[in-house]
Order: sequence, then structure tokens, then C-alpha cells
Amino acid sequence: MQNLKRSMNRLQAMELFVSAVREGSFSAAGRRVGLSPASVSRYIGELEAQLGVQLLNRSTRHLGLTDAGKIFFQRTEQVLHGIEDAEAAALALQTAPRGTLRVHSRTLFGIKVLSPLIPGFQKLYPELKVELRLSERRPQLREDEFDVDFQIQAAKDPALMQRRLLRSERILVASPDYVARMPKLREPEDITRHNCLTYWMGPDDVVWKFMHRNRLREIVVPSSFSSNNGVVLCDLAAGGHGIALLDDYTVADELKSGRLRRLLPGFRVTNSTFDEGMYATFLQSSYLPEKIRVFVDYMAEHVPKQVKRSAR
Amino acid sequence: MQNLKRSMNRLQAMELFVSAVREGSFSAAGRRVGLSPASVSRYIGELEAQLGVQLLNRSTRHLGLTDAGKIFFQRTEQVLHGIEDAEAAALALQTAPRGTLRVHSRTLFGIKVLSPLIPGFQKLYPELKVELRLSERRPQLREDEFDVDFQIQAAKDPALMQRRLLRSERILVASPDYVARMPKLREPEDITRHNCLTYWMGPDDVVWKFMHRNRLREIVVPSSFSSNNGVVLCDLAAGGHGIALLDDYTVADELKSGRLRRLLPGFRVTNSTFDEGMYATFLQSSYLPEKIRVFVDYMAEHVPKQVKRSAR
DNA sequence: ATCGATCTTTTCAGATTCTGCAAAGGACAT
DNA sequence: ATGTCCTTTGCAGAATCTGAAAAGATCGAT
Repeated sequence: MQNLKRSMNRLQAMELFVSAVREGSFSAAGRRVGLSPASVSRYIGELEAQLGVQLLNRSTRHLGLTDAGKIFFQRTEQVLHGIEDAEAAALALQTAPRGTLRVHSRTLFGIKVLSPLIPGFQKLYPELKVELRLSERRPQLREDEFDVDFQIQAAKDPALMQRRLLRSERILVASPDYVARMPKLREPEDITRHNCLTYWMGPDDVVWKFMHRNRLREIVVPSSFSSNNGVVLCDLAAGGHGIALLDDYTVADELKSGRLRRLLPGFRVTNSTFDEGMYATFLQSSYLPEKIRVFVDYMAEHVPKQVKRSAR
Repeated sequence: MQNLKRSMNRLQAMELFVSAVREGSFSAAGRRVGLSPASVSRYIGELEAQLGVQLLNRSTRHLGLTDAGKIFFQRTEQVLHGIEDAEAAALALQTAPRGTLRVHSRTLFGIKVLSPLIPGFQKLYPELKVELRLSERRPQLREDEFDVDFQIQAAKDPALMQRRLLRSERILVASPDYVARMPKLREPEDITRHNCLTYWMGPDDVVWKFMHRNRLREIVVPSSFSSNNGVVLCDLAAGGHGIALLDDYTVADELKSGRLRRLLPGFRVTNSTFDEGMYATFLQSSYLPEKIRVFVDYMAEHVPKQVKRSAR
């Protein structure tokens, strides 16, 4: 153990080195962490001086790694992850969950199910701040720095862990007004003569799948309107503009009030897979931070009740 | 990646934490690394504050780890070892001749001089892989990621360093058969009545320069054939097709065997500059990797011998 | 060929962190 | 009760860190 009196901030140098390699220049790295290019240049130069190793070949347009630089980069990335893990592990063993919980969900589920539950959760854990972000875009948990994302499908990525909160079904719905003035729907194929409000999943044809007594029928659906937002589809359907395919619990209120009717109730319907639900999704970790554990536990207990309550 | 401006020396804090746990007190840790107990106390306090985790239970006689402290200690020890490993690995690649050596040379020099020397070099350094690339194109050492290039001229670029391996002369040669059936060459100007096999240097006229007793004569040379490849020029000259201007050591065997004759031996001849040779060229570096140093040293020792041997 | 944009490096002066000393208080052993 | 060793906190001086400015390099666009 050598003398540590007034030693250079080596960890900062390592972080800057990794950032410079990733971003491709000292200036870009500096912009990222709030330092000037001059500071970045000095740190990395000092790192090389202390090591006695040239890590980078510099030019104004190209940053090249030496062979020694390559191995040092790989090892240093691992070290930085190790530090994050050490901190996360220590924090996870705290008895009181604290800090900020960053949560993501689709808009409709966030509005209808999650947001009514947040106040009750925060009453239990007042030291925990919650950021709830809603969008139709599927985030990257690590890169976008979310603690929990609510996803409708089981995750394939081994780096993710999930807790299933509920099963869901998709159902066809339309307003009574629309049902009265359009031809009756008896078979799935009748759907082609209707105005379908579809969920936007890409530039391909929209296919709705109908399952009845283990017989599957796939219908290419004409779509005069599509959106990636469930609230919009729900509102247009209730407004009498066509037929929408939506998750059952998200239209429970409209069904109860009679603003929407279910169509073809004898069929299971989906635009992707039949086996769907709602999963609380978080990064795999040796020690799950307490704040995530308590949040997921709370939602596992309360989401099914919330969904039932709004379906009554 | 968070703001790094004036961030606390986290690595030092981690090192002090580990040392305090091992030594059993802040004071003992401080004695070990040359810091006062007050400094150690402040670092560890700051570490806990930033983590939001209590790591140690302090008393004047006993330092106790919390549960969070225990896991943080284990992980931090690993991190510190990881840093040592990263540094050792980078230094090892710098100081030990290992890894891959990427070498470039012109074709003729590569075939005649370099490639016979590579096995001897690799016997000395078996852990070093060598990639030898031959071409007539002048590479960019940094962008093309070559460690060493053999160039015939002194470099003007300050980013490059060179070691001169040998001096060379260019000489006029032709086969005995060609000499017997063509008019005798007495003066440089006689060259215009001969078939010249020229080295392709661009679309301009080819000029051969003759120096005798400080008198320079520049002759525009008729060229029925040109190539950027010395092997080709050598073969055509030996086949009796004309006169070629080639580096002395590259035609030593042909001169010895009588397949080629030297012409106008009283003149120094060149198609560019008279002061040429062969330079091992590599990127300027504060810390020259060992693999480059041993390679250049080996070639500096053996190339002159190899050239003499083939000139005998 | 010129210009503009972006880059790295070095120097300088001001801002901020780091440092030991001193003081205060605590926990033992003798 | 005393001595030894310990941790913590405030203070003032020492050292590091920082961006701005200047200089030079390298491209791409015109």
C-alpha cells in the first residue's frame, strides 16, 4: 500500500479514459461529464504517465487504441461495473429503502392502473421518490436508467427479471351506436367489412388472430386509422368510429357504463400473442435494491385488486 | 455518466476503507499510507455519505462492520485487485514483447531481406506474432494500424520516428545479352537510345539523375515499360528487355551470378534523391512498446548482415 | 486553395479540495 | 486517577483542479 497523500484522482482518470474511447474523442467525453477537453487531456495524459504506458494514439480526427490500451479498456470497464455493483450491493442491504425510483410504463396502464396506486405506496415509504414515465416506446432499463418497467410480454433477455402482476386478454370493442348502424359481426371474417382502429406496430399489414376451440384464424385487417396509443384507440371506439382491439382491463369502465360493447365474445383475439399480461421488469442483480423489491411487492399485491376494482 | 467536475477522490476513499478494516482502525490505516487519522476519518465519512449507507460502527477500540459494510468490503477488495490487474496487464504488453507486431514493407525488400530474418526473430520472441504485409503503397501508420513500416526515405513527419538500417545506392543494370546487342553506353545521354524499364512514380516524365564529380545531369528517359514493382523490373532486365535502375542490394545475386551487369559504374544514379537507404519507421511515442523496440533492434543488427550476405 | 469546424495540448490564474494540527471527548488497561 | 490510543471537527495553509485562451493539426465543403 503506497503513499496516498494527495494522490491524483485515478478513478476519475479511468472513467474519462473509458468515456473517451467510447465517445471517440476527449472533447465528446468531456461534454458528457461536464469537463473541458483540456481537463480530459490532462487526466488521460497523467494516467499514461503514471502507468508508463501509451494507451492512445491521438490525432484530431481519430483516437486509436494501442494494444496495451485495448486490454486496459476492457479491464477498466469491468472495474467500473464492479464499483457500481459494490455500491448497489451495500445500498441493497440498507433496511430503509431510499433514493429515487425510476419507473416506466405504457400510457394507458400508467394512467388507469399505476398512478392511482402511487400515493398509497409513497405513504408507506416516504423517503422514496418516484418518477413515473409513460410512453409507448420500449426503454432499455440500463441505458435509460429505469429501475422498473411494466411490460406486456415475458422477457427473453437473461439480464432481466420479471414478476407477473396479472394476465390480460384482448377484446374487440365498439360503441353501441356503431354496432347499431353497421352489419352484424358473426364470424371473424366479417371484420373486413368494418372500420378497424388498429394499434400501430410497424409498416406491415395488420393481422388479428382469432382463436375458438383450438382453431386459429388470421385475418388481414383493413385499417383506416392506427395509433400507438391505447387511450386514443379507446376514445375513438367509444366515439363510434370503429372497432378496436384493446386489453380487457383498460376498457372495463367503458364496458360497465355501456359506452363500449364487446364483440365476438366467443373468440380469444390478439394482434400478437395470446399469452400476455403485465410484468414488472427490472435488471437482474445479485442483490436486489430494497427500493425495487418493496415497489414490485407492493404492485404485485395491489395491481390485481386495482384491475378488479375498475372492472366491477 | 454523472458530472465529474471536482468529484471527491472516491478510489482513495475505497482504498482507505479497505485498509481501515484490515488494520482495525483509522489511525493504523493512516499510518500505513501516510495520512493522518483525521483525513482517513473524513474520507470514510464522505464515502458513507455519498452511498447513503453506514459501513462501519465506530468506537475507539473496535471497528465493526455493518452488514452493508461487509458486502462493500468484499466487493471493494475485488475492485482494487481488478485495478491492479488492469494496470499490470497494460504494463505487461508495454514491457514484454508480446501480442501482434504489424509490419509493412515494399515487396522487393520484404521478399529479399525481411522474410528470411523473421524466423530468427520469432525464435527469440516466440510469444510475439508477426504480420508482414507487402505492398508498393505507402501506408499511414496510425490509421492503418501498423507498428513498423520500412521506408526508403527519411520521414518529414514529426509524429514518426525512424531508425536507419542501411544506406543504399541505385545502379543501372542490364543483362549481358542486352549489353552485347545494343550500342555501348559511355555517357548518361546515351541512355535515350536505349529501352528503359522504369519504376512507375506517376503520370509525369521519368527523370534519371546522374552525378559524377559534383556534376549533375538530369535526363528525361524514354520508357516503354514501367511498373511499381521492383521484382518485375529486375526480372525483365535479367531477361534482356532493357535497362533498369534498381537498389544495389536488391540485385546483388543477379550481379554475382552474371545474369545482370552494372552500367556506367562511374556515376551515382537515382530517380529521386541520392541520399537513400532503408529506415524502420514507427509512431513517435512517450512509451515505446517493447515489441517494437526489440523488432527494430533486431532488424538494425541483422538487415545490414543480410544485405551483405546476399551481396557476396 | 481557402475557410470553417472540430480536435488536442499547454500555460495561467482563480476556485476548490486536501491536509495536519489542535482541541475535545470516548474507551479501555493499569 | 492516569495514560494510551482512538475518532471527530474546525481552522488555515498547501496543493490540485479547472476553464479560458492561444496555438497548431486535420479534415470536409466550397
